[in-house]
Amino acid sequence: MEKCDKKETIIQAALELVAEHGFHGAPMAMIAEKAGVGAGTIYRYFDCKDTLIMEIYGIVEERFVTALMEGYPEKGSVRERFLHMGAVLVRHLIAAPLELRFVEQFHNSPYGVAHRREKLFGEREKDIIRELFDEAKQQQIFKDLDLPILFALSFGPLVDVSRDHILKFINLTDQLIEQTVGACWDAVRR
Amino acid sequence: MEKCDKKETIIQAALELVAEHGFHGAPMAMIAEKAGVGAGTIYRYFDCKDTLIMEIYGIVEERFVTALMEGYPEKGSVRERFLHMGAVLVRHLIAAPLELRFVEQFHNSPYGVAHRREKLFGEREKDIIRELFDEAKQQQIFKDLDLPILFALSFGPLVDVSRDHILKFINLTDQLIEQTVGACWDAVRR
Amino acid sequence: MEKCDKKETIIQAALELVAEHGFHGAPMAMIAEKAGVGAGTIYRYFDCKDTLIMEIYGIVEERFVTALMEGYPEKGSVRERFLHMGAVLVRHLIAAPLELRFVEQFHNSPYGVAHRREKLFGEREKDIIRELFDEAKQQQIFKDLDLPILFALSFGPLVDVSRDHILKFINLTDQLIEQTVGACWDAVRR
Amino acid sequence: MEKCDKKETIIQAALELVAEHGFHGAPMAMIAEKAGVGAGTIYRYFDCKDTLIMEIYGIVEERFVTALMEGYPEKGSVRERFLHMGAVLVRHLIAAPLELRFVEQFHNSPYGVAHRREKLFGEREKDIIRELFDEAKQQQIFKDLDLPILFALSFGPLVDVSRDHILKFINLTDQLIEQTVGACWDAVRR
DNA sequence: CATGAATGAGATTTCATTCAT
DNA sequence: GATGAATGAAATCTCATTCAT
Repeated sequence: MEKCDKKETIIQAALELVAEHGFHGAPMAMIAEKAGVGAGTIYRYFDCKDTLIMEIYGIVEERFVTALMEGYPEKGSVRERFLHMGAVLVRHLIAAPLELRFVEQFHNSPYGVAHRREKLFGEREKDIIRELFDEAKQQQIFKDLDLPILFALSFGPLVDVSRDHILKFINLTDQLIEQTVGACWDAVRR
Repeated sequence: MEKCDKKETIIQAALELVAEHGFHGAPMAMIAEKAGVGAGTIYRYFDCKDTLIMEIYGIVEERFVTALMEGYPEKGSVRERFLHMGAVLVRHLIAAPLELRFVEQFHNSPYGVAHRREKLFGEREKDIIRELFDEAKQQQIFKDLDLPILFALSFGPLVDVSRDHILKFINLTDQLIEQTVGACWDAVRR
Repeated sequence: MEKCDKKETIIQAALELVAEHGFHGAPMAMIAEKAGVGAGTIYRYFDCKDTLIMEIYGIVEERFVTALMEGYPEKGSVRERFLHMGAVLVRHLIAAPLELRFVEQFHNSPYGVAHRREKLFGEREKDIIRELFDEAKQQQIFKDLDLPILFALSFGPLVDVSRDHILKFINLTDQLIEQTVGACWDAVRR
Repeated sequence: MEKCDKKETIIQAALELVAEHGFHGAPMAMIAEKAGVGAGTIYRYFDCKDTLIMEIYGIVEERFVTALMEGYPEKGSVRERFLHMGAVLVRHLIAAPLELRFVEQFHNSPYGVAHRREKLFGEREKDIIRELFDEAKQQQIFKDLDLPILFALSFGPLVDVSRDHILKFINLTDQLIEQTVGACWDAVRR
């Protein structure tokens, strides 16, 4: 097993355990066992548990962005791009229930807040979502609301319905997904 | 200090600590210290930590329902009632930031999910929100979507923006609140 | 309820709880509840838990001696008195299973040993059992063994079989009791 | 120090503390300190305190059986074997005072009773003692009494005198031991 | 590099005892 | 006298982290 593989294994084990049992239910020893490595080995790859969690979050987020980019209609209208992004988001969350659960755990931890703050106001390179929203505001397609509010209107419901689907409270079909994303569009569009 | 006061004090201390530092950051000893009581005293009022958390959730939920009812225009149109409820919700969440943070912690715990499941499908007396939504669906004012999806479109964003306000990512004025709730209305209405 | 009654009630409650659940399973609060008194009340009658236990032991022992004296054939032969005493002992232990269990708990506690030491060598007035055994040794009816050994041969088995009866490992009939006591007589007699 | 040594050390420390101060007087922290290990280390070897106690009991019992077998005259008469077994029993108990005290503590705990029940009625392979007693009953050498009663007559006194010796109430010489075991023989033989 | 036994601080919970009412 | 709420020391057990092998 190569070095990279070992790190991957640890991350996957931690992701699953945190998603399934929460932070409480994912002690380092259990992560190590599930990953099939020694407990001390984890510390060769991560400074401490917090670092491990943070890094997993980063990876999950990246996979997430990658997913969003697949088939992204860069030349399409704002509406086309919005609908595409929303549908892809829901499909990704549903396809990766562990990652959704993990992200929710993460957001309610102290560093979750810090991370969100940095994301909203930090000096990060503009990502594709920001670009779309900025453009939509500039062209007065979107309502004149702060970015966080527009984000909330767009993605808040999508995350919620994805979780409800995973928990089997509802059953999201493709049609239902489109209708829901359409409703979000109604919320933000002028 | 009276008996009732002491229980209240404990609840308040736990609420604050959980809201601020998460479940991890609220050990019983710290709750006791913050409440100014002995560690064992908590166990006169609550069987165990879980019970304490659950009871606090119940109280917070109740306060919440009470707040929603204040000035509720029972005779108003569906739209009027929806807008009122949304605005009141946001104002309440903003006015009780600790409770919002607490509820978010709670929802991502094992009993949080169980609680949500019971609420959606359980035989609880129909609450006022369900009534409003059922009526709106029946009259074909709302889109023809499952109840959980309509809930998500209505309240998901409101909770999100409230949190962003508390974290000072945005500053919600009365006007902004109304605009945001209006956007949610756009999302659910046919 | 009179003062004396209250003390009695406490003692009975403690006796039952200790017998049934051991010292571990008999906290003061539980004793108080079972006795129907306040937790603090116990301390009006007993200095501390140890004192309570000791006093109960004294009472049980006394009841026990009283039982031994019932129908005691003072004028009978050593053998007659021995057999009577043994049979009465077993019947008493069987009739008062709580007391037997209590005594066994007691004997394995630190003060149990101290108590036994004092009993064997202390300056206590000679009790009826000592008298019988001393007489039997003097008349060379018993084997020439130390008193503790003769005690062990006489009563050790009787306590054991009584416990086995209580635990339903065996079923002691009158005949069986007599046979067993007879066997103990065979052990000690010359 | 090797792995095996560490477990041994913990067992020895627990054995001594329980024997000396009872279950009450042997908290895990004290056991750890006496064993010279960290408090958490104990839990690498034993699931919980109960497991630790049970395992110690098993070890003590095994040593005990081993001791009984030393020099056992398999070809001897029932009487020879009985006398040998009794004497060896007493010598072993005296030589291992901690183990005797421990066993007595154990027997008066909830699992102690369960263990005894299983031993008397369970489907365990017949041990050497059962064999001897069954043979003696079949050949009508022993009185016609239930097995538990014969056990009580045989071993009850021996355990008692051993404890008295350890507590220095008496001083058991070889001759005294033989006489006492002889008295037990008188009790059970027809 | 990898391991996993060892650690000990810290978490939850219990309970003998006190003391204001 | 009687009460029982309050206490806090102490018990059991967990787990992030280290370090000798």
